[in-house]
Amino acid sequence: MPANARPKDVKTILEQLEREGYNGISVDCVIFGFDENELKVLLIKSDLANFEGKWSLLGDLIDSRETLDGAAYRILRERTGIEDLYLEQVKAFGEVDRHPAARIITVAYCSLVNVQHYQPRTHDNELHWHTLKHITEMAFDHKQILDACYEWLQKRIQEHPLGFSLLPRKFSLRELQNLYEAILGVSLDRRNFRKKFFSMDLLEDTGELETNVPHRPGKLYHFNYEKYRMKERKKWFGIDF
Amino acid sequence: MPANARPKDVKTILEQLEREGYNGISVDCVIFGFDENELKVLLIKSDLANFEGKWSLLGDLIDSRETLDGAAYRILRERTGIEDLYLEQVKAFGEVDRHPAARIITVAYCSLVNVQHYQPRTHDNELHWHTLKHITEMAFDHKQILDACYEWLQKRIQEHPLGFSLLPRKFSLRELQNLYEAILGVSLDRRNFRKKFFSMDLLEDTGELETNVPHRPGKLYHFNYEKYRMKERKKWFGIDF
DNA sequence: GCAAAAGTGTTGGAAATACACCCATGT
DNA sequence: ACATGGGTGTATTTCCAACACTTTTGC
Repeated sequence: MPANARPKDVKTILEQLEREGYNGISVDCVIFGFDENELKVLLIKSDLANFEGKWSLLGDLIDSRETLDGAAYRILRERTGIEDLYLEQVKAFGEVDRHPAARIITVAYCSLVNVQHYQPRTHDNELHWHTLKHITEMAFDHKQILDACYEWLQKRIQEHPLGFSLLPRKFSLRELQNLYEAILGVSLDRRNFRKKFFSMDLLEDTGELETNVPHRPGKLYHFNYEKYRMKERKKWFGIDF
Repeated sequence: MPANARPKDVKTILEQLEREGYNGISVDCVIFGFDENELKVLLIKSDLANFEGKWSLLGDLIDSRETLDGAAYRILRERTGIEDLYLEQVKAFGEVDRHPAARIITVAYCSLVNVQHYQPRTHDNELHWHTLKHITEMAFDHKQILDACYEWLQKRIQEHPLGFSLLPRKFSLRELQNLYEAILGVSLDRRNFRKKFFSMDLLEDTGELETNVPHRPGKLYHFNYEKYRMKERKKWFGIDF
């Protein structure tokens, strides 16, 4: 066993931080929305000279007195005013040169919002909903972070009921299916899709119908989170790779 | 939109780091092993006065010139000498008071090693393989980190072929099943288990047999990672929660 | 020859897939 | 009346779960 195996004591830690320099830590939020049957991401124009004109995720350095989750919520609140949303940590990114200002490690969070709840002014060219599949280049390593969060979302949405955060509280099954098709990039059989969701027994018929559609209006449902929590039995067991 | 919505420029970032203090960043490794049909974790005795006698994960502050992944590999190398292992990032932990010395955020990594490759001396009371289910209390928030990594492992092992890293290169199906049973905490039907693995067509018969067993010896297999990579077709699509 | 684990197939039920027609509404 | 998407059922296939006996080896 090498010599330096034991954990460091407080003094050693502080000395090392003093000597070798601290690292900066930031949180970056990938904010997904769903509109016009497309998956969108909320991006902000970068100020940094290195990335002039490029778009970046919403992020900020964390304060020493807030938790990581706390910082993520703060960023969303400060920049969009949105309070009620789904938010989850995805991954930390720590390439040495990922930020031009300093060595800054970032923790990526994924959040899902209903675009109705936050619409930047149309003339606001700093903060904007971008169609995911049109995004090619971004500031920093943000494209890489975005890709990781998108993959995370694709997987996650098949195993947990996140998708509803992207829809209005009342939605038609068509809207729900469009959402899944947009996120997964596949097309699904309508009858089997309905069967699947109805068999879960988590959608509640609101008794209302779509309005202003040029065809037979669909029923509107809402997702019963309460019932879901009750049911959240582990679904052991299935090795499959 | 609030006033401070735009991303900060380099100068502002450096000023903020200067003014509010940097944060420390560490990496902690949860090193799982498998021995005597039990899942084990490699822990080290904590030096810190606050946690005297408690056990902790293997971790260290990261250096400003290494990546997160790099730091994780370094820690494993420095403390155990193990080079060849499975390692993956699990989650960042950022409670404000999680470390008594300073505000230190940590990124947890999960790694899987074959215990044959690293056996601390029996009289070494600083570094030790602990049976997972006997661990109750730990230093820092390490119990919480360990729990998160264990849950991650349970899920991950059902979807990806990690388990083999915990076994000798050549193993019997019984060993493999014991491993899954230990990690998942369930007991499995032997015939279905075999069928499952053989149908994946990723195990190769080495032609060898177990030795020194007081019963009919089983065949030894090894896992063909190469074949797995080839096959790694996406298995779309299954909404299920 | 006995103890102990290896090895092996079949069957029934559940879930996933594929697929086509009638219905309600707006224009 | 017609265009558009809403709503529904069935047959087929695939996957999973349950289950018992014979074989090989060490002692």
